[in-house]
Amino acid sequence: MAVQRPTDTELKLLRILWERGPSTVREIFETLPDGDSGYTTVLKLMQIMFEKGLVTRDESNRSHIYKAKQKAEQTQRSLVKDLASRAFGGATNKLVMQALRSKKVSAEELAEIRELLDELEEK
Amino acid sequence: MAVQRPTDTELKLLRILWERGPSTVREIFETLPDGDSGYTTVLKLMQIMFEKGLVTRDESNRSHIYKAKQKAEQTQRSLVKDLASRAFGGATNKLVMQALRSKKVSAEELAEIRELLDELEEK
DNA sequence: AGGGTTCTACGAAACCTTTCGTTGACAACT
DNA sequence: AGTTGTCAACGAAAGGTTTCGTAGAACCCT
Repeated sequence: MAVQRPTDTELKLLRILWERGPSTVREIFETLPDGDSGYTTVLKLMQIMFEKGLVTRDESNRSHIYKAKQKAEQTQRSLVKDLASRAFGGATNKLVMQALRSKKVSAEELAEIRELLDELEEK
Repeated sequence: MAVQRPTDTELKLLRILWERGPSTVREIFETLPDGDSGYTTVLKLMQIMFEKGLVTRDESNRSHIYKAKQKAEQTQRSLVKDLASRAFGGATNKLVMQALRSKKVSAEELAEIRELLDELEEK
């Protein structure tokens, strides 16, 4: 079973794992905004994500400790690739340009992007 | 009822509308790769998209003519914005950088992006 | 040991998406 | 006029996601 696209809710939980590092269900639950999801809902979601292979877990303690299987960058890159193919017919540059137009990007950020462009151009 | 994110299948059909312009269900159906979806499935999807407000339709002929409500660029921009917020916490520049790293972009495309950066910087 | 707390696991409900079979209306053809 | 083909509409089924109640095991505190 290959790696797949996380659902919106799954992504929400993955982001917590990326930020916090390995965490128990309780910790994840408490990181969520109030009223977002009940405790057992979060638990169930983590179990499903475990079954799907989106996360691993350490069961040596009673409170299992969940860990994202992929680093943020890997998943983010897959998601971007996926959107590029679904919405832009694979034209990544089009996606980049829409992204740049979609929101104000600061001068520093623009500079950072330029640097990356330089780097890419060298190859 | 505000505009919302199209599902994967809906996006597939929207892309056909963007490319072909206003089309009947039959035309859309025939544009799809063989065996992708049956005719009635496409019809139902178009009806649902109409109810959701993703498309409009002209009912003056027996074969209704469907039209995308938003232009490709508008929807694409929403989708990019949405992904930026869901996967990158709103950091559009991070998204741009992952996109650039996710796939080889040609020299010409890089140049085009540079132009856009110049343009954005002026403001 | 007993009582309250916290954990996992399970299963069912509610909801959404995608699928397509069937029906009845309209059209086109003969 | 009758037959054949095409259309929209409807509804139900199948599959996936998200929700949470409930139950039972493990833990903690006195």
